[in-house]
Amino acid sequence: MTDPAEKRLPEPLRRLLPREVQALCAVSTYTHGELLFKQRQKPARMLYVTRGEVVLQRMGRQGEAVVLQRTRHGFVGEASLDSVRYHCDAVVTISGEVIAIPMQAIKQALAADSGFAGRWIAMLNHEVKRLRAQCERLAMRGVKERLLHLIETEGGEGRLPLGSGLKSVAAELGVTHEALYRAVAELEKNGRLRRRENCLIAGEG
Amino acid sequence: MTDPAEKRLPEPLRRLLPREVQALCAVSTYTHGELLFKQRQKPARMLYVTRGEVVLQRMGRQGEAVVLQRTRHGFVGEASLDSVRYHCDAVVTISGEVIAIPMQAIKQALAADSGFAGRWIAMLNHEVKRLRAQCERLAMRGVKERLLHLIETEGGEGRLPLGSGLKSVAAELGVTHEALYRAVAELEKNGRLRRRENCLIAGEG
DNA sequence: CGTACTTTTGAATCGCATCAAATCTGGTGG
DNA sequence: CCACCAGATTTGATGCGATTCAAAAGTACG
Repeated sequence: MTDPAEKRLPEPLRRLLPREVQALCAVSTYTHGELLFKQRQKPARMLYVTRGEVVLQRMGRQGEAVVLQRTRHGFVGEASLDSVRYHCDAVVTISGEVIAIPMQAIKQALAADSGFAGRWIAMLNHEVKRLRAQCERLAMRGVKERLLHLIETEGGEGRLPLGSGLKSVAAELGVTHEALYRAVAELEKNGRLRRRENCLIAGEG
Repeated sequence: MTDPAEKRLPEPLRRLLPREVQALCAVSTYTHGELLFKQRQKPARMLYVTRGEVVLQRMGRQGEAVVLQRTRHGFVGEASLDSVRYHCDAVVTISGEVIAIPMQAIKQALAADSGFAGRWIAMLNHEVKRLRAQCERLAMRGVKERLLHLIETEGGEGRLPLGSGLKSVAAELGVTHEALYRAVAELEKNGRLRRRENCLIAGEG
């Protein structure tokens, strides 16, 4: 299950992490439904998704899952670096591969390697902007508007890969899956959206 | 209007910034309605609010202002450190005082001072968590729920200072001010909320 | 083949947006 | 001090869009 291999690291991680930290990375596979960490646990490892999908979520008081982050490629819970406890759950929504990096090693490297610290800051800046975009999206009135905004901001070239279906997208948009299905149908009818190869594609035509 | 005084810096800034950067801070006052920066401008200074209120916002395509951040004490647009352009506007909603720090000085200090870099990362981590909380809030169904969540997460001891009135809070919650006024009225009637000294106070009557 | 899940459609209901208008408030100038 | 104005606050009526509940059809997988 766990495979200590620094040669198999994805390009972004190799550019981000110092060599000595890369050597400590452990690759693991996870299956749909697994919990990578739970709320209130003490963070010991930093996680990076390379395949599949991981969702960061918190349970509302009525038991509804609120999706805070949906990651198909990148860090999960990177803000927990200096946290005593996680403030949300990390659930595998599509089976895949996750790289674990010892938290302590990252902390030490950040203190010793200013170049690494700068790259880490750039990554956090990017995440802050992404979250601001999500806030902007959630403040929008209609489901159609939110969906198009999501495709614009998160999709490459107006293409948003799906994978686990529209349901997880609905949660990310803060709407019921019924409402999202209806919105997609209507946008397709108007020609403002297409579905192809498990992707949502925005644009006329 | 501008006053180069490092002795007058607030405690959090003195703890965060290295001395040589503190010396470059410039204190300015701004009045209601002023724009501290505009979308697409090149970031030259990092801004820190000490009095009053500044709102980070972006205009939707229908011209509605979407509030991304409401700051009464702290950095504004701290994620623009490595940005070529701002991705939103900063508007003064309550007249007050803002400290400006040359962006270049911060970048240099981050590269040279690993302790500073660590403190900066901690600040960004905090902002990421705050934004995740805001996303969680915006995903909630009802206005009442959202308001109580805001007071829980952002208010100290269940107290949320108002200042410029409920209208800016309404924008932050992503609802119309009418809906917010009604929600406040109903929560007060149920004893789940009180208004006192320009504050919203949660809790049983 | 059956089970679990996603997708899809339908109908009823509810909450919020919207439009409208009245009241209150603080600040300005006469 | 008072008249006046701009903005905030508050209440009301109406309509739309999303939620909710329900159920059927499609799909993946063992």
